[in-house]
Amino acid sequence: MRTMNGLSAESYTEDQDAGNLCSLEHSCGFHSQNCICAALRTTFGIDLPKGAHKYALATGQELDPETLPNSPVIGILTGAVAIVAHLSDGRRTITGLFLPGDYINLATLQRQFDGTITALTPSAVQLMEYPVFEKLLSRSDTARDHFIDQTNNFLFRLLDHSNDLAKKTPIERIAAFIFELKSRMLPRSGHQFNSITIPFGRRDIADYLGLQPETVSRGFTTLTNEGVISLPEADLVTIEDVRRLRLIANGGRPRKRGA
Amino acid sequence: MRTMNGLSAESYTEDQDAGNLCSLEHSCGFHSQNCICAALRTTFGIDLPKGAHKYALATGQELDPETLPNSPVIGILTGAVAIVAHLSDGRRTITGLFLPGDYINLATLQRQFDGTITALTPSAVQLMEYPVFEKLLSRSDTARDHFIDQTNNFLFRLLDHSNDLAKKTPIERIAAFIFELKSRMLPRSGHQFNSITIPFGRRDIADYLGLQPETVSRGFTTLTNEGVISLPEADLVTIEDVRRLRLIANGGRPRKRGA
DNA sequence: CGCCTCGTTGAAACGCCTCAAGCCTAGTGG
DNA sequence: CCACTAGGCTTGAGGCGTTTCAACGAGGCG
Repeated sequence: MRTMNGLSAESYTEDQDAGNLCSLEHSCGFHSQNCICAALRTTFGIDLPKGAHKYALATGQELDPETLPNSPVIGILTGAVAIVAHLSDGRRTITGLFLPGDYINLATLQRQFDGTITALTPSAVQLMEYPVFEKLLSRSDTARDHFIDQTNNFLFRLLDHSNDLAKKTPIERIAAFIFELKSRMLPRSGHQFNSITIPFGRRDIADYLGLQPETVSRGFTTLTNEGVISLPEADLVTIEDVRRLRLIANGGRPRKRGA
Repeated sequence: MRTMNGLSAESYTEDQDAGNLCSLEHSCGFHSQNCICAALRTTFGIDLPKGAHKYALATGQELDPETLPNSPVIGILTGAVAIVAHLSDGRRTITGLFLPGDYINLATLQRQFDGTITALTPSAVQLMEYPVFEKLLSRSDTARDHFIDQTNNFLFRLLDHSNDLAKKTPIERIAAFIFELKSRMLPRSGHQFNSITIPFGRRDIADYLGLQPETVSRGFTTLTNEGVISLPEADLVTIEDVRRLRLIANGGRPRKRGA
């Protein structure tokens, strides 16, 4: 079995992601139609070149960027992958949250980036070493456009997230987080249209929203007590009042009533 | 005089930015060698096509993205441009800070983005309507690579910024902000190597760091009292102890001494 | 059954925000 | 030239809220 960095390339099989995937004919796991995977196959044929492999990641498993070969581009196929940063005294932050269809482009980074790539849930990723990826971009216009668009959309999501972190109260952040998940996660079959499954725990939510786990918990109970959401399970959110939740997410719960 | 959105295209002249620019032969204002401007000229010749114009922005002047034509890509030439978001009760956030060499890509945004593009200082921008930009990317490999790299580097800077906003204390954020400016701003002639000019005021710093202006002011005075920096002017920071400032920026000043 | 992790709830404290006032510079008009 | 105003920066004092510390219950697993 081929291994790299303790990852087993063969451990990932297509049918593992049948549960939470879109129904595209190519089961690469990406949302959009013009995904890199499709271009990969049309460009290189069915047999992917060396330097392009799928890997399965267990929850908590890390990809140390320094040990990855040839500055790869990582495409998220299934699950949830985060860039986790640690401060000296133990503070933990999820600086980036990557869901299926997102890319982590480690190529041509002008500076070392601090943080580790960590799977928050069992995940599958597509690694493409930089030479392969560059060849792909130059050969396929659709792949290039798709990649630029996807990167740009992720960038603007980060801007929104900065807005959340900078000036929103904990409850507002949680409300915004619910909407973010709602828009980014594929709806799971068997779920109601206004139900969202949170794929990770309170601690990860807290580290993503810049809060403490206790504060996240309190926020959820507050929203529940007010009838805006309901929590059948700790990781299952049902939006009961979309309008009010939207208002809260957009700043409807300031810190003080103010003058 | 051609005008658009109240902007005057002719009001910008090359010599206006002679003071704070790199010494590249093409005075487009960008940092890197393989900039879009150079590719613009080699691709389209000296006469830029319609849909590619320079504009000068006064401090506080806004570019409403909805009124901009053809989903342009905006290249920052000089100054400092921000994406500013407002919450319903007046809270203001600078979600993105764009300095010379950065791009704001409004093309193919899948969602409306909330916020206005605002000049924090007198600035100059290069607008490229999307058709022009796409033609440029498909014709010039260097322009394409440069744009992807620049976007990706900006994305990772945003990740670092999220780390700042999420879990750092005010003083740590200010320290990190000083380093960010130091690395992103071109050194001004006549300044010492460890002096940084902050191109905007306390309020903008606060809205960028998710703080209140008073807290920013207090942070600067604390760092000054401890001898880590000195502040000859309110907008001129001199780093006196790089090592200690670096420690602080990386989490050396937790909220509590902890167990 | 014991152990560990996770989520929730409670109580207290520290810290940032809020409100307020004073100082300084810059711009304006007399 | 100076009085006057306006806006930005700084400093002070107090309150509210998130953090911190702590305990409890539920679920998973050896």
